[in-house]
Amino acid sequence: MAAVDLTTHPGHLARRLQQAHYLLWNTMVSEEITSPQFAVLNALVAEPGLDQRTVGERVGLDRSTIAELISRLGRRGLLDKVRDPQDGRRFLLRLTEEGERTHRKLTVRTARMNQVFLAPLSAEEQTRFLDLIRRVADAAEELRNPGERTAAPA
Amino acid sequence: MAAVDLTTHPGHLARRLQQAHYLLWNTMVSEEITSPQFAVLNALVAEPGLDQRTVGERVGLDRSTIAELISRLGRRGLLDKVRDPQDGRRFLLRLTEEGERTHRKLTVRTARMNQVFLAPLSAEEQTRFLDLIRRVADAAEELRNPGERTAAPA
DNA sequence: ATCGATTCGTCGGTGCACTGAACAATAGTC
DNA sequence: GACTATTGTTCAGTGCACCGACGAATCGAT
Repeated sequence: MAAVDLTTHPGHLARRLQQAHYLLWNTMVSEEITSPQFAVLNALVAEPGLDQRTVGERVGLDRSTIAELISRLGRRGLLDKVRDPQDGRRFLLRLTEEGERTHRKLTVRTARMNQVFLAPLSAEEQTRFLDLIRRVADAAEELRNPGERTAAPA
Repeated sequence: MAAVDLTTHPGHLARRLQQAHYLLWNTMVSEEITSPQFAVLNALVAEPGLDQRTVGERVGLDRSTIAELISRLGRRGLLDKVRDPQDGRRFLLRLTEEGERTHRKLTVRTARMNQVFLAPLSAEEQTRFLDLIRRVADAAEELRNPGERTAAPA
């Protein structure tokens, strides 16, 4: 008695959603490159030469996590890490040729996977779905870091 | 160029959503007990005496993950693990007094947290939101395990 | 120019999550 | 009753994700 119905708990559903996505990614996109790794590659395609901290901010990962992730990508030769001559604290990150090639390849597959993933919803529902997740995630993020911007320095 | 907008990728949003939830849980519910741990406690309140594998099925965790989680809960004295005399392969799991107390306490806090988490959405949107996540997650799960049931043995 | 505060990265520790392999107990078959 | 297959648990390995603490570099004040 007093047990709760977890299917009404957004947190539980969020975890299951992410798991489902993880599995689908593994089969349809890549077994080598994970979704967060792709996010980092993507951030560096958009803005080459970012430092680790900023990349983390762009994709939503903290310093520790991004550090490991970057070192993995570096080990696989997908990006280069150079000390900033202007500011010796940072490392400037830049994709290698292979990093860019990998990003291009995965971009295509990712698009296909997203279609499959969202297939159970109608086109309208898909738009709604993304909008709702975005709003909830953004709002919760706002609770922690009041007045932060993902882009646009204001 | 050729960079993708991650805010249109359900997988990326799912990860951010889960992170946001994780943080909120930590501040509003518990720093000791995590959301997956609560899910396990809840499953055992609903059905005392389950074995590990079945608990994992109920909450959506694989064997390895559930094993570690169970051992953590056991170490903290929240559940007991007894070999099944009928089938020496299984361990039967059952909450301790303290496990039940913890579950009761967290149930209240979890409900409050869910309200805060979903606050940016209207009541209608909240229902819709949960429904959409459920459908996507279930469908993706179905792709991996065709014809499984979360409850009801048919 | 030196002292103090901030900032970037790293390290150690905890926990979730998956895979694949090993192991033990049971169940089914002959 | 022995042999194989299946099932429940564990173990090793990889990766994501957080926190708190630390060292190194920079910036700001005086």
